[in-house]
Amino acid sequence: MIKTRIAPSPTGNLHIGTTRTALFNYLYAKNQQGKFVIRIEDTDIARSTKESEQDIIEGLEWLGLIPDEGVSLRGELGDLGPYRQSQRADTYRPYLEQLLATGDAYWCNLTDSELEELKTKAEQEQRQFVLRSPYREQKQEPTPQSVIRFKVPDTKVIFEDKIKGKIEFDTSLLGDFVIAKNLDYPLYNFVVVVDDELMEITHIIRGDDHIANTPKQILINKALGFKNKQFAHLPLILAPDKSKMSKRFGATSIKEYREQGYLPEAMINFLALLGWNEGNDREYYTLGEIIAKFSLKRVQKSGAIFNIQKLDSINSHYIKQLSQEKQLEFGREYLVKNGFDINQWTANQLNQIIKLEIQRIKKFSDIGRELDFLWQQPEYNPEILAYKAMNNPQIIASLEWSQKLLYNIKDNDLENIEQLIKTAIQEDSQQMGEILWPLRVALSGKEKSPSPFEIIAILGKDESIRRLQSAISLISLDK
RNA sequence: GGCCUCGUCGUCUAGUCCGGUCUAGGACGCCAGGUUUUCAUCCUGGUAACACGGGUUCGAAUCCCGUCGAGGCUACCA
Repeated sequence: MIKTRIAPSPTGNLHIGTTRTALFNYLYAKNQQGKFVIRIEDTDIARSTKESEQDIIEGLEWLGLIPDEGVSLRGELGDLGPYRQSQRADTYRPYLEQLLATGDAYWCNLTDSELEELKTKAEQEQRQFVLRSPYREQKQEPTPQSVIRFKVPDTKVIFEDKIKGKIEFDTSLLGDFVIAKNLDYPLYNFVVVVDDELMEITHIIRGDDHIANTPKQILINKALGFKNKQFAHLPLILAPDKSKMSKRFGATSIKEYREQGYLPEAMINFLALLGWNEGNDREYYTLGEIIAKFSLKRVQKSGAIFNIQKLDSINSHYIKQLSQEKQLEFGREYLVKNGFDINQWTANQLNQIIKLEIQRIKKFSDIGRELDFLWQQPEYNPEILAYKAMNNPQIIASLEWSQKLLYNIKDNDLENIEQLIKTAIQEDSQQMGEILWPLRVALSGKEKSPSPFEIIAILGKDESIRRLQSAISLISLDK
């Protein structure tokens, strides 16, 4: 049974990079009919917070990345827990003692200044500094300052990365590293190995930035007599300047994207295609479809720049795919978030407004941005009322024509307003542009706006006529 | 500095393993045109890349060597 895991440390909101790693772990596990585990790596008590943990699991589940085991919104799942490292302190100690007993690890009493001395000496002798502590061969009583170091053997660590291929390290370049501050305070590289074994993780899929940790973990894993693990290192997601994604880039947390009205299906689709593809030109996939097609062999080796325009494009695609009920639900939610008082509109008007916006927004937080004219009588330069070379008398005639037409329609004709107006234009041998442009501008006060039909349907007959009247007065004054 | 990884349009990528079908394909962006009263949507077209230098070969984006470039790691963080 294949088992993968995502092991975030709760020191901030769910990051886009962590999310992508989680996604690929999830995809691989599900594709292989295996299990996906969420483990919280909160050994660094000073920096870990409960809020971050909550944000991380909420974000992951929002995207549909629901764990088979580990920390979830419904509590802990699975019987190999606890799945928070802070609650596993007792678990690690025996393994630490084991390594101490076999001599694969040792208490090191080197002080900071002694360590510095060794480094300086190496520098003076112009050789690469690799720590081989003088305490590595002695068994001794720990002092309060001593730490537990791993005794790195002289060997070559070779592993077959499922994405990058064969990777080789010479451990003579690797210093004896600290695996625990003391028996009760083990550190990352050590706890990861123990947890992965105990939780029966078979495949470790993580970011590129962990490649350098891999030989350390393989060494510990071997010293402990654990089963071999498979590794796969994902390329990093980069900011537009090819650096690591940071706050400088803009939104790096999933929460921010969620709040801006990006859809989970769009995020999943986008993130999956950032570094993976099926081998053809297909662009749109549901989570289930990606699972079915996923393979680590088709994961890219090089880093990918996070391109927000592509995300926007995918998101607008999914917004249009949404059921009408969902569109209305999100539309209402975000209109309120954007500060609009939606109670001033009837349900029907609201639906019209949202329908109108669905075609133009990239994300729901864009909704209503250009719709200020619906809420108030627009102020505008009357010159823009002219379609092409129309003069003022022509404009007034056009507006009056429209006004007269509106007077004569019934309220329940509003739904067919486009048809009604277009037919009237034809029957009366009017020009489309000469009627529609002034009409639209009179209603919206803008050179660019939705169609007059849509605006009339929202504003209603009376308000539309009123705005036409005010446009006529404006032109008359203009003379 | 050392170690590791990577290098196809501006960006995400197909093609690289098994050299010819690649005058390098798709998508996003951008530009132009069409539909439309305008904007948006939609449709059509265009723009633009094999990092560089050697070698192997009849033939190289694809194989080999080197150079250059980019990123990661180099903690008693994870």
